[in-house]
Amino acid sequence: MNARRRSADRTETIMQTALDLAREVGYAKLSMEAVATRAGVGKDTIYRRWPSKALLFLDAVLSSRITGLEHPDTGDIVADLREVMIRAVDLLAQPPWGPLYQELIGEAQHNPEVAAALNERFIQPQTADTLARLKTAEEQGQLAPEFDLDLAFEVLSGPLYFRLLITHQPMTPDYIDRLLQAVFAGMGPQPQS
Amino acid sequence: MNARRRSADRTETIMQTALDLAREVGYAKLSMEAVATRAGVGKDTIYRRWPSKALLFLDAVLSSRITGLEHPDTGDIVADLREVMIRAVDLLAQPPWGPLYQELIGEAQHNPEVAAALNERFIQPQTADTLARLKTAEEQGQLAPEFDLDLAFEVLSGPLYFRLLITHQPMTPDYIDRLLQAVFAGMGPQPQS
Amino acid sequence: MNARRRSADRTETIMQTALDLAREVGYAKLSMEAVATRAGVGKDTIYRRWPSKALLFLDAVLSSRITGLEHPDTGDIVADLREVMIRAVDLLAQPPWGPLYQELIGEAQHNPEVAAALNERFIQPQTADTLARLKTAEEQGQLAPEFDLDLAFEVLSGPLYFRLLITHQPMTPDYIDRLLQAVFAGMGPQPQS
Amino acid sequence: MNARRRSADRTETIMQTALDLAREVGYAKLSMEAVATRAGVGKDTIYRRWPSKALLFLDAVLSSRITGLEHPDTGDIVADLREVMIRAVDLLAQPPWGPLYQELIGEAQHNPEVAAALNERFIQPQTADTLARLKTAEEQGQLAPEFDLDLAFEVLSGPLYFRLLITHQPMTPDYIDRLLQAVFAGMGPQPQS
DNA sequence: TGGTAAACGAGACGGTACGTCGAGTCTTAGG
DNA sequence: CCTAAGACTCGACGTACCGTCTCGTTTACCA
Repeated sequence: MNARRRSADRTETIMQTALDLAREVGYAKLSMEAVATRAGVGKDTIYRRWPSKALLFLDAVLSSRITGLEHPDTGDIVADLREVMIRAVDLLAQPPWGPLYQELIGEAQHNPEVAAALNERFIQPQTADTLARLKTAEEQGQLAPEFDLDLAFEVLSGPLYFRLLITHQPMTPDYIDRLLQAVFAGMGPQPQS
Repeated sequence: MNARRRSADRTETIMQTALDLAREVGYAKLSMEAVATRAGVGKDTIYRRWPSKALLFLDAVLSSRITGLEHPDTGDIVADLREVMIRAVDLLAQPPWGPLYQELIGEAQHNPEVAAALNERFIQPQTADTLARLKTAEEQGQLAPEFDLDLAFEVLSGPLYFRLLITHQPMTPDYIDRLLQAVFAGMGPQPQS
Repeated sequence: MNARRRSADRTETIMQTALDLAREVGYAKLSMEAVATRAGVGKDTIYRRWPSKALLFLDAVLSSRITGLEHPDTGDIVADLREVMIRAVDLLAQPPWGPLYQELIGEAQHNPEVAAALNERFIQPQTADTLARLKTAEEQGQLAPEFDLDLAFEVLSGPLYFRLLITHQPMTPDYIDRLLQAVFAGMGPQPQS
Repeated sequence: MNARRRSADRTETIMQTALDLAREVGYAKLSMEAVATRAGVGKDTIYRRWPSKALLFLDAVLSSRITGLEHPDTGDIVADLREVMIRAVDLLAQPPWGPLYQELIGEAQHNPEVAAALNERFIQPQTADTLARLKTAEEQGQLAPEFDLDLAFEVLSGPLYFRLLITHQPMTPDYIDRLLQAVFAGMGPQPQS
C-alpha cells in the first residue's frame, strides 16, 4: 500500500522517539535534530507532519494513551471523584508523566497553539466527563442543590494543578481526601442561610 | 566587602529594560542581546548579575513592585479574601502582568531554580499572609471549626491559577464571588454527618 | 562520496567576500561575522569549510589567481629572473596584494597551519619553478659552475621579503637590477679561486 | 620632578611577566588581563606605560637585552660577518627568541607602530653596524670595488629572514657558510665585464 | 611629620567577536 | 513524489578580552 506515502508507521516512530528523548533530557533540551537522527528519519519528514517542535511534543504526550481517567459510577459521587483523582495523581507521580505534563503546560504559556490544542484535546474532555458524572449525582440528590456545578472541576482540580505547577508539593491520597472533605464541607461555620 | 561594586544603577536599568522588552515581545523571544543593547550595557554586565535569562526575568518581574496583595482585616473574612482576590485578578487582567506571570510560571516548569525562587519570593509570602488572616477569622468563629486551614489558600487560588494557566477563561469579579460562595458553602447536600 | 554536497557556489562567494573585506579593513580587522553577513551566509557555512579565519584568508588570497610568476625562458637567465622579479614586485606594489600578502605572512608567524599551507601552496612551487629555470641556465653555462643552486631562490628573494616585511622600503626595478648585479657579481674583490 | 612617580620597578616586572607569558603561550594568546594578574598589577598600570598590547610586547622583547650582535673587527671581513651571523642564528635557534621574534615581526605586518619601532630600535642599528664594518673592509680592499654596499645587509640577512619567517628551515653554521660563499663569489660564470 | 595628589590593585564597564547550537527551510540523490 | 541526509540562513547563546573607567588604598613628596 504505497498510496499512503506518509506511512502511519513513521508517524508513530517519530512520536515515540520524541517521547523517549523527552523523558531522557526533558522537553527544553529536546532537539528536532536528535529526534530525526534517533528515529532514522529526515527532518523534513517530521516537519511534514507537525509544524513545530511544540506541536510534535504535544501530540506525542497526548497520544501516548493516558487512559483510566474516565469517571466510574458506583453511585457514590465522592468515592468516584476520589477514584479518578487518585488515578490522575498516580499517573503524574510516576515518571515520566509528571515532568512531561508540566513541561507541556509550561510550553503552553507562550504558545497559544499548544494552549488551544491542550484544552481541546485533554482539558475539555476531562471537564465534560466530570461534569456529566456530577450531573448524575445532582439528580440523585448527592450534591447541595444550589452548588455551582460548572465550577466543580476547577475547584477540585485547581489545587492539584497548583501543587503540580507551583509549589511542587506531593499529591498524596491523603491530600486528596482532605481536599474532597474541605470542598464538600465548605469553609463556612454553618449551613449558610 | 569589596564584592559590592556593581552599581545599583545598572542593575535597575537592566531589570527595567528586560521588563519593557518582555512586555513587547514576550519572555520567549526576549534575548539577552536585545536587553544588553537597549540598556546600553555589555552582556557581561548582565551575566555578572544573573546567571541566566530566566533568573533575570524572574527578578525583573518580582522586583517590579507588585503591591496591594496583602490582606486587609475589616473583620469580614469573606469580604477580605474577596478584596485580595479581586486585586490579584485585576493585576493579572491588565497587561502586562498576566502574560508575564504566565510565562514566568511556564519557565518554572523546566527550571527548578526559577521554580524555587518563585515559591520563596512570591508564593510562600502570599500563602503565609492568607493563612494569618484566616487564623484571625478562625479565632473569631467565622470559619467552620474543622476546616483545613492549610488547604484554604490552595483551594481558593488553585482555580484561579487553573484559569490563568490552563483554560485562559476570564477571572471576573463575578467568578470570584461564585468561587467564594462555592468554597464557603461546600458541595455537599446538608450539614455533613 | 556524499561528503561533497557543499555548493561550490557558496565556497566561491565566501572567499571573494573575505578578500573584499580584507582589502577594505585588513586581515586583522576582518571578522567572520562580517564575512558571513556580507556574503549572506550563516557562520556555520563558513566554519563547515574552513576551521578558522586564518585558513579562510589563506585560501582566499592564494586562490585569487596570482598568475604570471612562472619563469620565461628567453635563453638569458638574468633577464628571465629579472622579468619574474619585476612582475612579483609589481603585484605586491599595487594594492591590495602587498598588504594582504604581508598580513598573510604575519599570520603564519603564529599559526603553523597557515605557515605550512603557505609553503606548500605558494613558496615551494615558486621555488621549484625558479630552480628548474636555473638548472637549464646552468646546463647552458650561464652560471658559475660551483654556484650553490639550491640557495639561489633564497638569495634572490630573501632581500625582497626583507624589504616587504621588515623595512618596507620600495622595491623598484632599479633595486632589482642592483640586487641581480650584486648577486651575480659577488661581493668578493676578485674571481675566487 | 614629580612626573616620575611610576616606579621603574613595576615597569620591569610587567615586561618580564609579559615575556614569561609570551614564552608560555605565545604572543597571540597573551592577554593583558593575564599579564596584569600574574604581575600583581592593575591593568591601568600597564596601560599607563604602554598604549597597547603590541607595544608592550615589542618593548619586552627588545628590552630583554639581546647582546653580542655587534661586529668584531679581526681584519677578516668574511670571518667577522660569519661570526655575527652565527651568533644571531644561535640566538634565534634557542627558545624563546626565535618564536618571539617571529611573532613580533608577524605583529608588525598589521601594526605600523610596531613596524616603525622595530625598525628604529633594532633593524637600523643592526644595519648601521654592519655597514660600518663593511666600510672598513672596503677601505682595506677586501671587497669588490664596485660592490653595492648598501645592499649588503639585505643580501646577507634577507635569506636568513626568509628561512626564519617563510620556510622555517634550519639556519645552521653550514648554511651560513654556503650563503657567504655564494654571496661573495657571485652567481655569474666569469669575472663580469 | 602630616596632608595631599599620584600611582596603584582591583575589577566593573561598554564593546566586539568568538565558535557553537538549534530551529525551520531547502537541496540533492535514490527508490 | 516521498524519503534520508544534511547543507542552508538566521539568530541567540555564553565566553573572552580589549582598552577605559571608577573605586578605595597605599605611597612618597613637600610644605
